[in-house]
Amino acid sequence: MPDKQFNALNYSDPMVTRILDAGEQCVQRFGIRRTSMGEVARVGRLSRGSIYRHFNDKEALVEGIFRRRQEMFLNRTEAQLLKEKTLVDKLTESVLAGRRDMREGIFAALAEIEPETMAVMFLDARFYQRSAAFWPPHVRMAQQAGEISAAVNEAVVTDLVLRLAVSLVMFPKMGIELKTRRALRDYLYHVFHRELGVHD
Amino acid sequence: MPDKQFNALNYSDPMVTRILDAGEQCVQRFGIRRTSMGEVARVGRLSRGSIYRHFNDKEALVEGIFRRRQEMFLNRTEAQLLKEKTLVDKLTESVLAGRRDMREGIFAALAEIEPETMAVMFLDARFYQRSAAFWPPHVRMAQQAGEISAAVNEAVVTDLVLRLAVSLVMFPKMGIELKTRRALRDYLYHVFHRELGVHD
DNA sequence: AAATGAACAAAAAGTGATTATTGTTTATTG
DNA sequence: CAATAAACAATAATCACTTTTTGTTCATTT
Repeated sequence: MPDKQFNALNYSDPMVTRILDAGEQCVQRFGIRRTSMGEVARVGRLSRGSIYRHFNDKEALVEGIFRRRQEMFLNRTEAQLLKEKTLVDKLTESVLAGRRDMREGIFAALAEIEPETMAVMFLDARFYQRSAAFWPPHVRMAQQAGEISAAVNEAVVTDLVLRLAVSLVMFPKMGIELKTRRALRDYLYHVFHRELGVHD
Repeated sequence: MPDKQFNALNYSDPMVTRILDAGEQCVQRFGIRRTSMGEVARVGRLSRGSIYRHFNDKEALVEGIFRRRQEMFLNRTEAQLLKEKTLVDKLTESVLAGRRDMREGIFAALAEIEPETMAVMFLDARFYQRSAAFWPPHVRMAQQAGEISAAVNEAVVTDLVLRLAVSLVMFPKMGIELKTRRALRDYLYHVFHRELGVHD
């Protein structure tokens, strides 16, 4: 069997994308539980054996489907963020984009069909850690632009941004209601640009 | 039937606490699914009818069990926080206490037996909103003590504190590893007491 | 080389009859 | 009164059984 390294998805291989396309279509329509490898093969007009050549098992296929979705989300968001000038604006738009993704497509469908599956996935830190590499460049840019203090620890800001993004997508309301773009931006501006505590 | 107002748990009624005690014992041992009202009655040495007098249905009983646990947690934490001087220290200890609660008792047991149930519960914003009333007094204290700027919006700080608490309990590692008390405190100090962004 | 299709045992999911549990009611007890 | 115990239909869980699916192998095809 070909030595597959951990989770390396080769999107340039047309067979891989065909499998992922078919798989995503099935999962979105019927949910993970009700999707069989045979069904995926049938929808993708390929053999069951081919799927198993590229994905060790059903779990790997499902993970591949979500991994690709997430990467597509990050790429799409990355493009959108180029238009935003400040870190606060970038974070605002990311949260709005994240919420949009949760309302439509495969996430919304699964949340309706198999809420437990979605819940377990969203509580898995690995799901978010994949996007940990996304923010540091933007944090650095903000520091170079003088928006974020250059003295502050980049890793800390990155972690904070990631935590806020996740929290704000999952919970539009926690202490206060942060549903509109306006409320969201004001909140984030407050957190990043108002002196919260007294300095040393 | 007695006019039960929404979710008002009367802990001074010994029958209520007996039901909750028995219920919690059962849920911790067997999980929610495998716990029957008859079993709770047997463990608590009372009649099934008595349970239904105090709780509309099984769901209400389960919610009551977790509500009481949460209130006990908040009371216990509140007492502990009186010893802490700063908001950062309070938040640090709250997170550590929260993580402890997740590792032992009914939460740890359920996470093992019925992870989907736990996941769904933890993704319900209502679960956290109950503790929204917990933080404002501490935020105000910190403002009066000069730790947090008096100019800053109290509701925003409360929301931020709540989001950070939830996020840090759920995900000890997101961007960076925040597992030790030391790392946690340094991180929170950074967030609250280092100038993140440039002010207006 | 990679994809296919068929074959296979082991595991998982579906099925339908049986049993247990739920939520409600009612008469009885302390 | 509040708690109890028994009775009840409706719902949900369980069990033994059948069918499907999984993951693997291998000879054949493209």
